[in-house]
Amino acid sequence: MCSTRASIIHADLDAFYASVEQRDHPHLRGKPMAVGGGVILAASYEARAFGVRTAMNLRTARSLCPNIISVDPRMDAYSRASKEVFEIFKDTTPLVEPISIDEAFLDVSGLGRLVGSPTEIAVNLRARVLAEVGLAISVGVARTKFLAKVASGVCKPDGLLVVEPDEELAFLHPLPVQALWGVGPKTADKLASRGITTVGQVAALGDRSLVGILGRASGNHLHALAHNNDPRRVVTGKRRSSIGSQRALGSKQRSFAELEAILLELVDRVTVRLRDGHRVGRTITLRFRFGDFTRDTRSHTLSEATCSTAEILDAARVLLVARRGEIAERQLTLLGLTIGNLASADTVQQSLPFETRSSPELDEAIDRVRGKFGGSSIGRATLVNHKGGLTVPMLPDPQ
DNA sequence: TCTGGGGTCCTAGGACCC
DNA sequence: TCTGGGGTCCTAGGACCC
Repeated sequence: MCSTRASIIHADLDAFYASVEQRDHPHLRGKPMAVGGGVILAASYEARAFGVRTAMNLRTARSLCPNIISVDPRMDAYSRASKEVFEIFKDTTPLVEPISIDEAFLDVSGLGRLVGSPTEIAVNLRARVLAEVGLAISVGVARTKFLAKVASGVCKPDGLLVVEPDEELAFLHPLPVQALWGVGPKTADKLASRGITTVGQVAALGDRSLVGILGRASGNHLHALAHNNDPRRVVTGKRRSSIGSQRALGSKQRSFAELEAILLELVDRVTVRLRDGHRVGRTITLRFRFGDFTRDTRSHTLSEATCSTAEILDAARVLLVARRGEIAERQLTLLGLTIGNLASADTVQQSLPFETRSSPELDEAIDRVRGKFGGSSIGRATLVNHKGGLTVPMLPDPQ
């Protein structure tokens, strides 16, 4: 199932936003600097040396590093740089799995000898990104995705690390538990309270005790990773399963009318992105954060997927109004909106009650969908029997 | 470390169905 | 009529990642 040699590459741009700024503005090079206004989105390595970190607010950063220079983010520049780097990835191998704006897995196992060994490919990749885009990129090469990612993290910044199959556990086991994908502060604490601080100790622990400590999914997952057991392949063509937007409100008291206006902005931002991506969604989730930093969510699932601003706004407003009193009492500091349960708008799923098997009602339902999604592009409906109802995928006309 | 904005996956209980 | 087993969907919340 898995390749027997190290042929999965994890490529990760170093301090991405900050590096783009240093590339474009020579006076920032070699200096401690950060991207972000109130809160830091990315810090240069020079700033990190002072302890400055992502998500830290600027005031704290200044107390650690008085000379830090902050610049406003330029998202357009970052997505342009990202596109250029991903072009080089795709030129290297068709098997590219994006993880975020600055990170991807590449499977180079199928490339012939003419192109070179995985190590040679990785060396070449780093050289091209630097020469053509002007950015440093760290690359890990290993037999599994997990280990390739660990390797790129270990060799950062501007590094290359190949972990050969016979060195895997010797490399992995001395690392701290946080090196395991899925171990954050909470899980690390749970393990530390039992004296477990290294990957090797996790590996020695055994499946059952780990499941006992962390639950089934987490326990099995970490047990597998600690033995470098990671069968996941590099997958291309993945699509997002939710789209969201949020707004920090600061400490200002907002009227309910103001909140409704902010909600409309969020709905508008999200539905534009849905329509641009030809996606529709069914589950609307509102996210709240309060003055005491507690947070929670309220969600509602519609019977039909939609990308309509009006429909999503209606549903979201119901969720907001339901908490009106509470919001007034407790200081609301963040409002977020996420649309989940996404489907492609090109194959619209319309759920119908059981009684509508008869064709007039079905035709009517199809007309409704047709009207909602711009009609003429939808040509064909197929019935699928479904528990509790019928699902009608609407397929676009072949031509 | 007193907190941005964008995501993913998992769990658990309740409703409902067969 | 009662009870058990098995499954899916929805909702809310937790943890984690970049």
